Amino acid sequence: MRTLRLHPVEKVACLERCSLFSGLDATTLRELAGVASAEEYERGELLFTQGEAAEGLFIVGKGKVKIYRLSDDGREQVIHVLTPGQPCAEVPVFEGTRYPAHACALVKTTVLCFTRRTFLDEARRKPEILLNMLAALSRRLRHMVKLVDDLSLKDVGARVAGYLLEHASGNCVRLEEPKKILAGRLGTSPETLSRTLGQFQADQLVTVDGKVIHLLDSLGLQALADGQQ
Amino acid sequence: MRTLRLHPVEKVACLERCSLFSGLDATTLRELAGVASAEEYERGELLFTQGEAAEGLFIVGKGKVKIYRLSDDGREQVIHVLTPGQPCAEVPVFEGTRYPAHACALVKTTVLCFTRRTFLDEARRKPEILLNMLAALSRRLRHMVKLVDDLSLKDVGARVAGYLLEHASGNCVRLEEPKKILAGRLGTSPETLSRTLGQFQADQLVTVDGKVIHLLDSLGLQALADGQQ
DNA sequence: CACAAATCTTGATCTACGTCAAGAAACGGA
DNA sequence: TCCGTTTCTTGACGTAGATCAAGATTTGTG
Repeated sequence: MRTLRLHPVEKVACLERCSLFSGLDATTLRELAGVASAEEYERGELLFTQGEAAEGLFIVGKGKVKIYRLSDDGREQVIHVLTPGQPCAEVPVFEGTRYPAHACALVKTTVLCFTRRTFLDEARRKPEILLNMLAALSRRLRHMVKLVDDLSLKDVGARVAGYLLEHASGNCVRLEEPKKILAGRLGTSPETLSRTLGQFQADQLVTVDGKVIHLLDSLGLQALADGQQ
Repeated sequence: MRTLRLHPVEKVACLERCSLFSGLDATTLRELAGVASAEEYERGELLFTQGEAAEGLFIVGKGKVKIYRLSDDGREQVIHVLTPGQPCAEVPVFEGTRYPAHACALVKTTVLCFTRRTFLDEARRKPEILLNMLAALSRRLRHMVKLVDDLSLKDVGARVAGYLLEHASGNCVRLEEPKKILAGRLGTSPETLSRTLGQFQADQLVTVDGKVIHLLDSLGLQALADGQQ
């Protein structure tokens, strides 16, 4: 591991990608960036090991980090592979407990690192920061809770309609990501997404023109999104 | 609305049911209960209205609260119905913004109420409390993220196997909730859950005896949970 | 203990949607 | 402009699992 001298702007950019900090204003992000240290790990290098006291919370900036446990029989069980923007070890660091697993860089990786101490100090100095973090997490949790019950109770049509309404500006949506990715986000396949949009068009609910979708009948879409087929 | 004199133990019991505070130790819960005020609302009474500065964060103790918005054309859109244990308005309170919707008691309801001020004070006085709340939320968020991709990528068998492994003590699971509820939690129907357990039994993976399930082949279950049918 | 109510199991049916495969469009570089 | 690559659409097909319905089993109650 070596410590990097990273430009504050780069650090802020890294923080912004992480849901823990989403919604914080620019000033606050700069302050947080100021107290984070940037570190670089070589491929195969360990960030921390299971059982060690959890001192550092990491945000992946570039590269990939594998989180894994070693079972009694020596088999390695991969729990997660972290990509840029994802935080790592928040729970044990916030709790002040030990790391529950090992973390290892899969490729050359840069991360930002905060200590528990840092957050305790920030909380005393400027409590709004932690409240904002709580707000960000609560917001995201809400989102996920909604997504979970959408996935189990609603059909693809309802989810697509919901997505369109949620992302409409005026009555027009620009898809920034390829449909393959969008399909994944909605918990379906590209083919089904394509068919669903085709159906919407046939039903005069929208017009589709490449990546631009115009909403013709928002009320109809809303009815679909709410579940009355 | 009237303020209640509630026994601390009752307040603590109410906090414990809320995911925001899950994982906090008894002492901390008692401290938080100490700074929360208990309030009772009559059926139809408003807890807060859209646009009002968000002063209070509420935890539903008994009853039901409807969260809704009034659209321009006067139609009322229900966003959510809160039941005991659920928090309400965390995001705007933590952010220090305004309530984004109305909240109205559907029946006679008791709630615990915290102010933004309370949390700011706690943060200065004992920053660990907010860190623990952050940990609780992070933990729950992890859970939901996992659930979301389980729901879209894994079949019911894998989810049931995962659930059993996760809740096993020794190699035995006691189901505390009726299967109907459990099925919902796993994103499936009671019938399918029943059939799945039946299949597991036929495959010598478990034995089912009423609410008690014994795991015979944890490795087999693990393989299923990991997705290799 | 009997009777009602709820919960659980099992079978039969139906459908939404994932998957495979093959064209059609759009994109991007030389 | 042409050609390779990726993205998108459309069709045909199979299947996991929801739903409906009818017993079986457990649970609670007077």
